[in-house]
Amino acid sequence: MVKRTRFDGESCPVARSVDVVGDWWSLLIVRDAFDGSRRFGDFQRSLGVAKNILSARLRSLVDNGILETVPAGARHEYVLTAKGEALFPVVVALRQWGEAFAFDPGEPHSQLLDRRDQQPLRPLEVHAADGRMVTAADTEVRKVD
Amino acid sequence: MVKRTRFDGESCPVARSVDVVGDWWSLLIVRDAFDGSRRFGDFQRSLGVAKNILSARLRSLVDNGILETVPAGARHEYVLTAKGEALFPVVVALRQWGEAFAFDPGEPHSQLLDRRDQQPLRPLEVHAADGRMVTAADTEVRKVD
DNA sequence: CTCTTACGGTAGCAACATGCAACCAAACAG
DNA sequence: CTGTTTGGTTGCATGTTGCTACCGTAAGAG
Repeated sequence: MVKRTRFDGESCPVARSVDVVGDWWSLLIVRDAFDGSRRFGDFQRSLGVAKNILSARLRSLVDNGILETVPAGARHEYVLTAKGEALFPVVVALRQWGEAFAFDPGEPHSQLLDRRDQQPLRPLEVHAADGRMVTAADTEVRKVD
Repeated sequence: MVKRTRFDGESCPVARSVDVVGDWWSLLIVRDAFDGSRRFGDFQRSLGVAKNILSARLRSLVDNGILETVPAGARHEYVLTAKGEALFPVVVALRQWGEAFAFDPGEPHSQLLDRRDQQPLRPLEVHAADGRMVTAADTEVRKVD
């Protein structure tokens, strides 16, 4: 048996998160959900993903409590749970990193705007408990036994 | 030809980011790099990943400018570039989400601490350009043609 | 100088995951 | 009743992952 390595027993929260949303499609599905997609067809058109893959990913996201199905007329829709909504900073972080490093200068890309003033968001900052801004070098991991 | 779908031509920065670091191992390698791993063996012991996989992932991260190899004695080491360091908010976001949603209450997990006061970091917040805190519902994506 | 060990990989499979296309049932549309 | 859209499932070919074995180099042990 050579199944994909799972990280759901790891003590590192990053590993557990990656275990759930670390595949190619899940975070893009969540992104589309933030952007208003609710129906199977919405996701499929937006992503261009094969239907069996989408089906499996939606099921996995529902199983993991990130999406839930709600009845909508005769069909049902997929909507973010609180757990799914909480992925917003993850998606924003990926978006801002992509904007900064994955496009050539001047290359057009979609933007995430504040509805109120139609301006891009402020870049994410990591702060210590006392409010100081910190970089990776200012932090350390305390491992747990 | 049924290769893995690539997102490197997408106009969405999230998709481009996922294209680079959206597999199971890459972000964990980056996490370990933040945590001080530099040698092939460091990563291998920490992750328990097969050597061929690690080799391929390190090569991919180097190709994508996230890690670079620097000579160190007879061998070389892998260190984060500026582009790699910029993934810090992504890793922090995943970590905080994992802490909040991927552990049972009371279940122990590793923690990321500020070196200065040994306290956990403040949860990430998404802010608009004017400093207002925003949620997903306060934002919208402007697509580009 | 020779033997052993650790390091940093590569090579060869077997099993699993992905992607395409075909198919199918339930709702609508007419 | 018939055609079309929606929301999937199933089969199959290929790609990717993971395990294990192997290999070349360098550093110590004797």
